[in-house]
Amino acid sequence: MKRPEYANPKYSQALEEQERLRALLRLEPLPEHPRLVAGADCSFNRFGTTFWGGFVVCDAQAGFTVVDRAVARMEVSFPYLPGLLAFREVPVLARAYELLRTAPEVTLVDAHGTAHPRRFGSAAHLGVALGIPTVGCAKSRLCGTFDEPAPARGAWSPLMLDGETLGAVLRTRAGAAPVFVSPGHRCDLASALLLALRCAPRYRIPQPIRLAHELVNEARKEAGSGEEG
DNA sequence: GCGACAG
DNA sequence: ATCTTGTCGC
Repeated sequence: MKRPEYANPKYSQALEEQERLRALLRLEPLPEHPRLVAGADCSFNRFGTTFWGGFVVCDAQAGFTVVDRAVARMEVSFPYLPGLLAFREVPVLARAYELLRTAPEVTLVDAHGTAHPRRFGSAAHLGVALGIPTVGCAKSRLCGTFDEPAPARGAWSPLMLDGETLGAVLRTRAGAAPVFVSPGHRCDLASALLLALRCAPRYRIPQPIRLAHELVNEARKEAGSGEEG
């Protein structure tokens, strides 16, 4: 999967575009104490034909109170292919981002950043496409190997692939499964870990992502109740 | 050849 | 991602 071959030229072209965008990726420390932190996520209808992308900007220094939010809807135009998730989700997320009135300082994305076979997961892709700092925080592994982190909150272990540290497996909550954290754009691993942990004081999933998740699910449900099926 | 495989 | 109720455990 590191360099998959596709019969469909659409997918080979996606690989090329991924490579071009990856050249623009910048790994550097995040601003020290971001206040405006956003979460980004998507939700699909039951047929997998339409989906919603949303951003929620919240105040990380005031209990994650919501400052701004935006949702966009789109018809699905790319299938789910492991390693090419960005081509499915970035377009609708970019449209939602344009609708925001408040620019977040950093965005947590429900996907991987550099923890990707070609070091350019959806969170990194979104960051480069929009020119904004992003952090990848996924619920499960795409690639790489790791040791189970210690049971205490805050414990983490590196996610390794080909002798490289792609990200970290972080315990955000004692007794719960760890999350997979990796840098997106204009971010490094230390910054990503610190932000993800700070944004998840109580639940496994960082609060900004939880808020984005509920936003897009609500958008889908109110649209779904008005459609046949 | 056989699994694995973000959302 | 989505289809779905109750249920077990800290």
